[in-house]
Amino acid sequence: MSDKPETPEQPGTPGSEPGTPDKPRREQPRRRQARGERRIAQLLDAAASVFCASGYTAASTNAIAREAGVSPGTLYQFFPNKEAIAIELGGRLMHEMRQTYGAVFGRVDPATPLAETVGAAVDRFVAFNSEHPVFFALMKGPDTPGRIAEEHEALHATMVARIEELLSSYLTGRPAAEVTRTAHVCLGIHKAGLELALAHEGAERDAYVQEVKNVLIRYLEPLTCGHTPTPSP
Amino acid sequence: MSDKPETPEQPGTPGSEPGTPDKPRREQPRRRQARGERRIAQLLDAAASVFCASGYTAASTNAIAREAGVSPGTLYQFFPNKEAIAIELGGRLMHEMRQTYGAVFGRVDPATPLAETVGAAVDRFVAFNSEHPVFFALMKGPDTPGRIAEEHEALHATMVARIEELLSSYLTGRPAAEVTRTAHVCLGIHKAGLELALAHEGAERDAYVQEVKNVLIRYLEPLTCGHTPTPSP
DNA sequence: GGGGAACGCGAGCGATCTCTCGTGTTTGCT
DNA sequence: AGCAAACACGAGAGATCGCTCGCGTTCCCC
Repeated sequence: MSDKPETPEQPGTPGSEPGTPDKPRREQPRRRQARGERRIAQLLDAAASVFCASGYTAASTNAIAREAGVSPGTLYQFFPNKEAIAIELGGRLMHEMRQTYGAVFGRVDPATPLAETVGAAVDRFVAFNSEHPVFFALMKGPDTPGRIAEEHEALHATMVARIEELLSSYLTGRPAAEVTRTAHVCLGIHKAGLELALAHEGAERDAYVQEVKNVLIRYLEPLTCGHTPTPSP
Repeated sequence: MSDKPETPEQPGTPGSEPGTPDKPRREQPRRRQARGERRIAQLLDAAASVFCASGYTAASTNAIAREAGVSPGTLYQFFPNKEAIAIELGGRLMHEMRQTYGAVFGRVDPATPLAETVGAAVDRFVAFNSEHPVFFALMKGPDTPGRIAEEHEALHATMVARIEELLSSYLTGRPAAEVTRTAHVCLGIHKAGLELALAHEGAERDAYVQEVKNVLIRYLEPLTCGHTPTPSP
């Protein structure tokens, strides 16, 4: 727990390279076949399922391999260790989320009412997490040792930055520290609301989603300096 | 992971009881000495420290014993298993929190402004968790297998009930389901805000606490049916 | 002061988990 | 066809963790 043995990074044998040093192939001397790519996707799916059910730490690599219908040895032909599975999975989720959120966070028309912007963001957030439950499972985990924590931090920082950017359209003339703080609060509300929404189904889930929107709108509206006056109900 | 061996509950030797069967000593044939009580407190302190640093699952009983300065065998003289440590620790925290919160949730004067009630509740919540970081560590954990999850559920339900009770003074005439939902949302905001507040120190922490209060007040105020009209600032 | 119970120790058992290794099979390329 | 590399397997090495056991020490009580 205190210290770890060094992880051997280079699988190549330092003594008899092939006679063609044309490409210094950084870290991927392995050329995957189509079968390999399929296995990787299969293993990632299985990992998502197992992580979702047990969390990262409690999930065993053997269980992931079993879920994928392959042997433990096969799993380690595509991933150097358990952490790499979560890293790769997180990376793919991040990529997909960036696409999903691009339309919301990318550019916000200043004329758009705050309520509409918030509503759209919450809806996308809920939809994405509803479709990829692993994402929340990996985010919520207080376990996640090693580099996963860094990935978590990076994602968190990215989202805060996006929210800040979005808020800056509405919170003009506020000090940067306050905007950052507001963004953190919004993200916290987002996450808490998501947990509540995902814990229910159907109409009840929709009701919670609506509540989260209400919380965010009522929290942010007084901060907007007359940008979009509250429409009388 | 699938099944556990039976846990021997009675350490007594079944064959030569003392000649005084006056009390059927349910489960505590062990009469603790003052030294033992001290050790228990010591071990609980150490467990709190280790749980706080690593979470429940990652914390090893050997590490707890080492932190307490005793041997693993000694630890198991006072706790039947690792789970019991967390249970006992949680129980003591619950007891202390019940005392801390009694003054806030016990009875709310209907004349008290909502802002004041919310502010007091948040302040107490933050103060308690700031003083006992283990509490949050055990609450947040998605690990916590076995009976700890039940304890978690029980605590959660208790807090929701308290908040419901408190809200009922302000949200008159609302359907019960809506009040319950509102209570859940309030607790979620509470927890999310606590996480943010505890992640910072000094003035920044105070600022986050104030933000949480703002979120809750602005969320709840429109729901109060003219009970306490919003004072013009 | 003597006896029994509570306390204390630490090596180690059994279970589990991550990851490796030797071997056999499939695939792509020439 | 033939060869090298990628793929697949599964037993098990190595490490860790929860927990036990036998034995010695300290304390309470009579």
